[in-house]
Amino acid sequence: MKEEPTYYDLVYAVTRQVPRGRVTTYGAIADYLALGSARMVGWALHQSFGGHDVPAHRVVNRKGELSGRVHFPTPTMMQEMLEQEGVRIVDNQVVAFKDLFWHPAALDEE
DNA sequence: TGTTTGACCACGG
DNA sequence: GCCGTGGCCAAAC
Repeated sequence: MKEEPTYYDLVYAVTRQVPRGRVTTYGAIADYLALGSARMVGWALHQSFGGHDVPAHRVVNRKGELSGRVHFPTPTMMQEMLEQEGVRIVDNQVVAFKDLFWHPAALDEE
């Protein structure tokens, strides 16, 4: 088995670095990794369920909406997990998303 | 092997 | 501020 390091791994790594109670967007990851397309991030997270311990529930679209909730084992699991971390979800959207928004580049800042 | 879709985003009107 | 279109790369059909 030879799994070549692709942007997938990068997305997984960044997603794992997302602080608890904080959320990020596909575009932020894509921009930080310079993938060229935020779509790849979505695909990567979709594949992330292949045995990767990646908190994909912390990744939302730029609207702060839980767009990928339907891809979870249960459509409510994503919201439950976020609320479990202290993130309030209203109408499938992250409350104070702008305030809870975390950028991968913040790692360099810290 | 070519076409279509996909957990999206940025830009223009 | 909302709607339509383009772009991006990869996987599914």
